[in-house]
Amino acid sequence: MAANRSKTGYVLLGLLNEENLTGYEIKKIVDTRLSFFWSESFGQIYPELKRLAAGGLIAVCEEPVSVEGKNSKQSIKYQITASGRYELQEWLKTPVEKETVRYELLLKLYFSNSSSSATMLEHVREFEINHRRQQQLFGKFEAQLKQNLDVHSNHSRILMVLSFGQKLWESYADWCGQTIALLEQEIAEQENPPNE
Amino acid sequence: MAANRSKTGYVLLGLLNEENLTGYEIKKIVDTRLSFFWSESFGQIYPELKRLAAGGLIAVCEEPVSVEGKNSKQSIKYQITASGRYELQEWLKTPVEKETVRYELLLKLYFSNSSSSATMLEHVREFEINHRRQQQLFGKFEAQLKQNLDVHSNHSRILMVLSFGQKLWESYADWCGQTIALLEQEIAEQENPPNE
DNA sequence: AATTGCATGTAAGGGGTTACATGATTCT
DNA sequence: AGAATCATGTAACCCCTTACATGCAATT
Repeated sequence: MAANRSKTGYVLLGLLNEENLTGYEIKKIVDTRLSFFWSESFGQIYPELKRLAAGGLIAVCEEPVSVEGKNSKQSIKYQITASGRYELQEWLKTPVEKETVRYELLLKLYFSNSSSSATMLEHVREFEINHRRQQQLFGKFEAQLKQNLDVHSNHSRILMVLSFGQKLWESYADWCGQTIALLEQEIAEQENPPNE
Repeated sequence: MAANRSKTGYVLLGLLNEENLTGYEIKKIVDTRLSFFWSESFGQIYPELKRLAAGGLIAVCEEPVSVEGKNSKQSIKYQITASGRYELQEWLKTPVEKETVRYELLLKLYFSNSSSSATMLEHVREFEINHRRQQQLFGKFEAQLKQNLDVHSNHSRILMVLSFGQKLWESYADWCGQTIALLEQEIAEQENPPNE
């Protein structure tokens, strides 16, 4: 696992460090609470769970799995082991690799010209809608988290991460508003050319 | 190319739409002007150039390549064709796919707890330094661009893209300052526990 | 003459998504 | 009983980076 550059294993360890979970539950958590800065697919999660179990970093929970009357036999809950916790802590110390983001929207904007103002306006509006929706979703989560701060042991860290998202979304909204105005102006001038 | 989901081809078309370039020059441009929102490697650029040429979307420049006395034989300049321009314009119209960003820093923060405040502080500081450097680099580019707005045909669009970067970096700086303060406070309290 | 940088290219291999297959459980 | 959802898993396939190989050009 040390030679591997994939971070999937650490995501699983990180989540299992808080509570015992099945692969399915992990996927759900990633798709909600981590979705704005991370993603994992089933095709990564399930094989990685097996790999971690084979390496002794996690183990299958043998306790009665039928919690709350559902998922009697099929679900496989995993729990983190001592060496798993150790590996996780070691990884936290390693330097963060430079992130490589890719904004297709910016690519299109960069390559476009005044002949496609209307199309770009649509793209930016779509971008604005998507991120506003995401921001509102997390706004609820944040409010809920602030009410019961003792549920998650590391609530202060989660708030830091959420704060990152909020600042990001604010700047998105800011930029969208500004850019939409510019594009609308371009379109207006094209329809009604200023006399020169 | 239509069935392909890679955007490398469009990046090449987009850049060649402004000026004739070699693969090496394309790489340099991506690594500087597009670096904060896109990346491409030689392993993608060169094969894709051949594919585009085979598909008739770009063509090898047959003119005397020896520009400014250097790169006489080896360099292969490409130029975009009419159908290449058409393909590019068609792509600009297609909806932007949802971007998937991955911030390893946030992952580590999310999984950390108060026992690793010092490590996280380091990570955030590193993040701050990297992005401040990038911001300053693009600040120069922006100033330079605003002085001669007629060099690039689509300068207004480039300014929009740069503005996105600036807003992003501002929010990074904002968040870093705030988060560093919180982490320093945590550390101080650990060294000097408040009486309860 | 040798080193450094420019320039093009390829092969290997890992990372990751997508699609599909399968079965259990719950709901209507 | 049938449909929807939960849950696990696999195989194919693409995207992309990395490492290497090669040769030309310019510099010392």
